[in-house]
Amino acid sequence: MPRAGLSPAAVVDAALTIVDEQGPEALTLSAVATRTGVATPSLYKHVRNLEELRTLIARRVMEEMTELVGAAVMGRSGPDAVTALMRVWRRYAVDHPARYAAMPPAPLQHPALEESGRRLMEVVLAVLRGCGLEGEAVLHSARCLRAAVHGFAALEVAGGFGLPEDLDTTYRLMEQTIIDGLLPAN
Amino acid sequence: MPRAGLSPAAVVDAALTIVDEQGPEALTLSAVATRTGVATPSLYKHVRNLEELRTLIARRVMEEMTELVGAAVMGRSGPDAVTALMRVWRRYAVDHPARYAAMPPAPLQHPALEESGRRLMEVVLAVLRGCGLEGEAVLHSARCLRAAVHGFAALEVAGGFGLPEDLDTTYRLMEQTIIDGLLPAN
DNA sequence: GCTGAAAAGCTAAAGTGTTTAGCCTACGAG
DNA sequence: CTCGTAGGCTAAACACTTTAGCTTTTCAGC
Repeated sequence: MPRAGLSPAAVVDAALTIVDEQGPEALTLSAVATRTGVATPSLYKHVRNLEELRTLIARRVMEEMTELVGAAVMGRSGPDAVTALMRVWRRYAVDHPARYAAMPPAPLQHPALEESGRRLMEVVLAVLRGCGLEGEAVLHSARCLRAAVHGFAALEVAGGFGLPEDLDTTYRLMEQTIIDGLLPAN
Repeated sequence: MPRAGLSPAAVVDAALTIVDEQGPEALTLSAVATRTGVATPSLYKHVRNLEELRTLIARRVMEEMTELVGAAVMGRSGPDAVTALMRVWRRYAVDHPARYAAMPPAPLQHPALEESGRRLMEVVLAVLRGCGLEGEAVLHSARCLRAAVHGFAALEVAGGFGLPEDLDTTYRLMEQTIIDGLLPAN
C-alpha cells in the first residue's frame, strides 16, 4: 500500500478544513484521519496529540491574522490605521468564524505560541505608537482596543447579536468611540 | 441502599462546583456522578444529557449575573450607573472565572436561555436609556458596551493580558472611553 | 398499616474518541 | 542493491456518553 504522504503541515491543513466546515467541536483525530485517508493512530507520527494539533492550528490562525492586519495598516497611520486594523480584524472573524474562535486568548502564556502572539501584538502597538501614544499609555490603549475588537468579533461570530439592527452601524460607532477615547486629540 | 436524594437543581449545584474548582473542561457526567455519590447513568433521571446540563448551568450563571448587575445599578443613573455596571460585570468574571466562561454568547438564539438572556439585556438597556439614549442608539450603544466589557472580562479571565501593567488602570481607561463615546454629552 | 405505582437508583453494554505499543514496509541515501 | 528510518498499520486499553432494562425506595390513597 502506497503512503499517504502526510506531514505535520498537511495534518494541520486537513484539521483547518474540518474546523472551517464543521466548527471547532468537530475537530477530532478520527475526523482528521478519515479526511487524510489514514488510520487514526498514524496521525501520531506527525502530531504529538490532539492538544498539540490545536496549538498548531492556533499558530496558523495567528500568523494569518498578523499577515492580514499587517497588510491592512501598511501605508496608513493615525486614526486611519486604527480603523483599518479594526475592520480587518472583524473581517477575518466574519470570514472565518471557526478559525477566529480558535485564536488563543493568551498566546503569550504558551511557549509554542508566544512568538506569534508577540508579533501580532507588536503590530497593534506600532499602530498606536504611530498615533502619538507613548509609554504605558500604549499598552493600556492596546488592551482596550483588543478587548473591544475581540469582544465584538467573538460575539458576532457566535451569533450573539440577535436583534436585526445593522451591525455595521454598531461597529462604526465602536470605531469612533475607540478612536476618540484612546488616541490623543489630533 | 438509601437514595441519594438528587434533583435537577442538585445536579446543577454539583456541576457548578466542579466547574468552579477544575474548569469547564472538567465537567463530565462521570465527575458529577462521583461527586453526587451516584452511578453515571442515574444522572439521566434528572438531566436529559450533558448538553442540557450545560444549558442549565448557563441559565444559572445568567441569573446570577442579572441579580448582581441589577443590584449594582439600583439607585444609580447616568454615567454613574454605567460605571457600576461595568465594574460589577468584570468583578463577577474575576471572582468566578469558570462560570463566566460558561456564559452563553448568544442566549437569545436558545429557547431555554432566551428569557434569562432577555432579562439581563433589559437591565443594560434600561441603564442606557437612563443616560438619555433613545431609539436605535440604545441598542447600538448596548452592543458596544457589551462587546467591550465582555471582551475585557473574557481576556482577563483567560490570562490574556500577560504583561505586568496594572489592569485596573486599563479598565478605568475603558470605562471612560465607553462613557465618553456612547453617552450623549452631559 | 398496606399496597401499588412512580420515581430514582442500579448494572450491562454499545458507541465514539484518544492514546500507547508493537509490527511491517515503502523508499531514499549511500 | 541494501538497509535504516519514517510512515503507515492493527490491536488494545482507557475514558466518557448514552440507552435499555431491572430493582427498590418512597409515599399517596385507601
